Amino acid sequence: MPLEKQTEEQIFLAAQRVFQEKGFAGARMQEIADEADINKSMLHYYYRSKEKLFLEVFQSSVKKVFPQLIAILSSGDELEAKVKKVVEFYYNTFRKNPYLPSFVLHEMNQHPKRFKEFINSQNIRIPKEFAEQLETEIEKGRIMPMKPTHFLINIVSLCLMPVIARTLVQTLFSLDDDDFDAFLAERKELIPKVIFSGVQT
Amino acid sequence: MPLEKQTEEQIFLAAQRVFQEKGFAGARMQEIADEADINKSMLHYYYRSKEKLFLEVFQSSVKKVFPQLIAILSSGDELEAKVKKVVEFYYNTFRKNPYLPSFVLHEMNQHPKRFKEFINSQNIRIPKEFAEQLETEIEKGRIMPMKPTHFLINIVSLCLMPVIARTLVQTLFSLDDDDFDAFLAERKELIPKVIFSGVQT
DNA sequence: ATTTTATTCAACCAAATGGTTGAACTATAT
DNA sequence: ATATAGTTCAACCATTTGGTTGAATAAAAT
Repeated sequence: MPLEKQTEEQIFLAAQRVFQEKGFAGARMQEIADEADINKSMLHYYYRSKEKLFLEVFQSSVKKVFPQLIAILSSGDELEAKVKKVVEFYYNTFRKNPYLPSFVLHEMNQHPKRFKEFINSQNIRIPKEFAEQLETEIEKGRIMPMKPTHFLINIVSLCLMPVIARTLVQTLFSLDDDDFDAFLAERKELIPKVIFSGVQT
Repeated sequence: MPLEKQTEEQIFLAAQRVFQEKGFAGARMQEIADEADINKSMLHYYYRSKEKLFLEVFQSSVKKVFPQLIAILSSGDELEAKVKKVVEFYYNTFRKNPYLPSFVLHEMNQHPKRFKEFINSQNIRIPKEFAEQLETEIEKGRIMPMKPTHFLINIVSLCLMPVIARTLVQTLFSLDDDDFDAFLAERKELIPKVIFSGVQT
């Protein structure tokens, strides 16, 4: 087993934990080194600077979320199946990485241009079949008329917000960690129903 | 006109801008001083430390959002009117303070305990009449059955998420600033409809 | 008018922080 | 075995950053 890869990955995982929790500005190279259980200068040996290490973590975080979302939207599934898969995917991903969405959103807002360039470089785009599929469902009366942008943002909002605002939700509703897990699980069932609750007549 | 108040407020407003945009860790006392157009030591003269200045800004930001939300939920209005008022309130507030929600969520997650204590000290609680009101609407079949917690989180999610994820929305959907404003305005009409779109039969 | 208090700021300080260096050590190739 | 390349780390460095000081100035109180 190659030792160097082990160390490099150890560093990367530690950096991921620290950056995702504290953000770029709040993270300390020393803390990452401690978390990785190595000397601080190793960070610079494998990743030349804080900036570079951060970028790898950030871009990997973005790649964990968007390509999968696009893949689901691009598949041949029915719209309802897609929505269910998106909800399921977010639920699974963020139960394991609770800081991920908050982290990406925060850092994205710190450097919008950099983010835009990265997204474009990765060819991340909403598939246009998705819009057509939605149009069909609207005609069938299963969804109230709205632009695809709104439809997508609605789904993502309902999934992400509780995770991002976890502290708030737990505070306002007096939920301990188990309660919160249950709360998220309930939403997994609820969100598709809200999205497909039919039109108002 | 008292000069001291002017300077103090100047500092506070500058701190608000810088902290809301960069967060506590990313904010620099020098930048706040520059933004307030005063010497750096004035910051410490009026607010003893970065921490103290930050706390004032953070707590004031929280107070800008929650009491008003609670007030709307506690009023004697119909449920639908309440929802419309919440949507309207968020729309107006965050059009003027686009970094506010992101800021509060980020810092809240950095210090959950501190946040909980503050919320409790402010007696911020979801009024219980709200739950009863929702129960009535569910019985009338205007809303699908769900716990009040989910109902509230749904509304807040649909309102806040686009603001928090502004960069993402603009990137994915190629919206310039005017397009984005229009997008938010559309949501002001859309969100109450989505919330009250009736039950699936 | 004079003392006292509040306000402002340039210069300074100590600690934290990202980053470097050079020597020691290990593994691999020849 | 020896040379080469890769890996590790303690000690060090330069800069940034939050914070202090003391003197100057303005305002208020006596």
